[in-house]
Amino acid sequence: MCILDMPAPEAARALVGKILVRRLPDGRVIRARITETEAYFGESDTACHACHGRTPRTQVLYRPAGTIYVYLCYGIHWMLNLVTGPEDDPQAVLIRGVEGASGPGRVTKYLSIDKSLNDTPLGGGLSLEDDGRAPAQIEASPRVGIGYASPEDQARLWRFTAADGDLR
DNA sequence: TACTCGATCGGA
DNA sequence: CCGATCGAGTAA
Repeated sequence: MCILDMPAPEAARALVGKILVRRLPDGRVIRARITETEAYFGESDTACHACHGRTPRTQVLYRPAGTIYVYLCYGIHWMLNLVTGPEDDPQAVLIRGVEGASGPGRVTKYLSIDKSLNDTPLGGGLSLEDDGRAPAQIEASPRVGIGYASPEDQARLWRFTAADGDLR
């Protein structure tokens, strides 16, 4: 799981092109290549949920790399994140898109992910796979939907995007 | 206990 | 452009 041992911005870039493997309780398996991610980088990042420290909700972010963080947004959409970096250092990568589903809310709908995976480790119902292929081009841009963050944090290029099927 | 707002999406 | 929909966080 060394890919998640990196600082979130590096892990977010490295995760684009990797494959999420979802194993449903009924035995079905869904595979989806990641096309878009965002990094949330510790308590000093005013866009990160952990910017106000440990709370019952954010404690998951303080767990070891490879822990799954799922939360409900706008009362409707589940957001899937993978915790990165050292334990007790709250960093995570938001999965914003996979091939076949563009947008964080659509990703979790596509993969049947809800809060039941929150605070569990990768390797069970959800795991990562690397088939050795990588996107030919990855674009970095500002993160979306974080108008509450400081101007400096809003400007960071911590969103990483690849086009569907752009592989070498 | 009241109130506010959100790492979004789909429809008007 | 607006409404959906609900839990975390904050204030009281």
